[in-house]
Amino acid sequence: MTRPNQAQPPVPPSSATVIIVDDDAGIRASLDSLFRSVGLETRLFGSPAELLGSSLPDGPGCIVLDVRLPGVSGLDLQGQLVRQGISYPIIFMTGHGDIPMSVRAMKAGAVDFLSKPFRDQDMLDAVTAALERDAQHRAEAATKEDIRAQYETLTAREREVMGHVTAGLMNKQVAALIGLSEITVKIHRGNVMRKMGVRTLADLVRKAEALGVSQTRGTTDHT
Amino acid sequence: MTRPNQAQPPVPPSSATVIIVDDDAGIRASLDSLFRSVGLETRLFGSPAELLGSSLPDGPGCIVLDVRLPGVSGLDLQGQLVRQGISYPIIFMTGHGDIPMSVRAMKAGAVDFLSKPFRDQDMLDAVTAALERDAQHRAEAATKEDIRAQYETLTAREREVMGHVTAGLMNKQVAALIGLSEITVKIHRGNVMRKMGVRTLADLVRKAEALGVSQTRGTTDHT
DNA sequence: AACCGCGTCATACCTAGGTATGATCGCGGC
DNA sequence: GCCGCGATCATACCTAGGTATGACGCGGTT
Repeated sequence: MTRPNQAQPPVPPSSATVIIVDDDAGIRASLDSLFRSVGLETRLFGSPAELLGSSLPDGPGCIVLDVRLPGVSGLDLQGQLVRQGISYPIIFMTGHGDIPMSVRAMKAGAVDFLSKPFRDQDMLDAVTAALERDAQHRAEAATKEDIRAQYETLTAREREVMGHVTAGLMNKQVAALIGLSEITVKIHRGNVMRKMGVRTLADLVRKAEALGVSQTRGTTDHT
Repeated sequence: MTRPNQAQPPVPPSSATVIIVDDDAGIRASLDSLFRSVGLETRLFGSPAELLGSSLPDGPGCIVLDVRLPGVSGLDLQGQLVRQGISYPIIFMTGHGDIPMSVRAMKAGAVDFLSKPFRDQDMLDAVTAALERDAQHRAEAATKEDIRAQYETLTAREREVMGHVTAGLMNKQVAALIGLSEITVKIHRGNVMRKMGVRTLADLVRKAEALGVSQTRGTTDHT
């Protein structure tokens, strides 16, 4: 089970890491210098393979990536990282890009797409936007992970009951539905409330929504 | 009050409208022909001003727009349409575009950005994607509008009670909080349930979430 | 003036929810 | 074989929710 992480203080932007992937050592060096000058950590890689083979930091950060790279294209790397569960926001750079390439990257969720040469300030603005997006994403993921960790402490029966209860069924309906006595459903329900860390049905419903749980039949509207 | 629209049958894609804005009559004609050949309605405009001055259909559709246009730039038009509450997905075309222009358009939410000349199939694919996005958006908006229409039938007191109830407060707590007797709160609560078209608290909580209502204090976690 | 909608509250009655105590059963692990 | 846990259920007791009936006051409309 994961430790609850909702108590973590917001990480100051200065501790974020920018992952730089470019086959040109000169570019790597100048980006490294640029980012360090504003207090950001950096990790340098000459190829996608290096990046994939290394253990990445799990703190806040983003990736600055050349589209045209030895071995894998930057756009392909984007897909591979997603498959590996790495979801840093990506900023693309290119020396010889075209419009379809930039559009494809943006459709795939890139934060920005800069043509070389670019102004330092444009790159810094893009990184700032990327780190903001990452922070947002991390906050949401942390909240959701806490809820999921609680959900995983539930037994199968408790989850079943939780689904029906958050769908709006009464205890007796749940009991009839899964062939139990009402008192047993009440016990499971009480366990669910305790394990999910909520005291009211309203809060339980919200957590269930966040999890995508709850057998939502159309119980609404009785005009 | 708005009519509930959740009972409307799903509109077949053939009845969608493509709004074409281009200053070149030849382009307009060929796009018109292309879209009509696949069963789409079209509306043709030679300039942004024409588009803004005309009454647009309110059915499903999307906009195909040249970036470089007399008067207003296509990118500016995008912003103006949003301000007018028109939110059709936009596909940009350009004869002399560059990467920053395409990136800016995509960041602003464009569905695609095609360089002229483009293949018919690419345009049709883009329009298909745009219409799908529009359909999704319309479905969500319709659902939310129904809920909002119900919410607007509530009196001020009823909304107040609804906020506290969906936050998880007990009737007696709500009563103490706003200086009423518990029985009065129960009556308001009953009215809320009836007017919001729900029979269970779970459903009410979900509708409140959709509305962004509910005074969510942290009632959770009592480890 | 009469009426209506809204808000307020009381009494009464019933249903639903919640918890504690205690008990039985089955399963997997030590 | 014993233990613990989960699941099951009963009894008992209390609180919370929901609705019906009836009543009163207030402000705006007809």
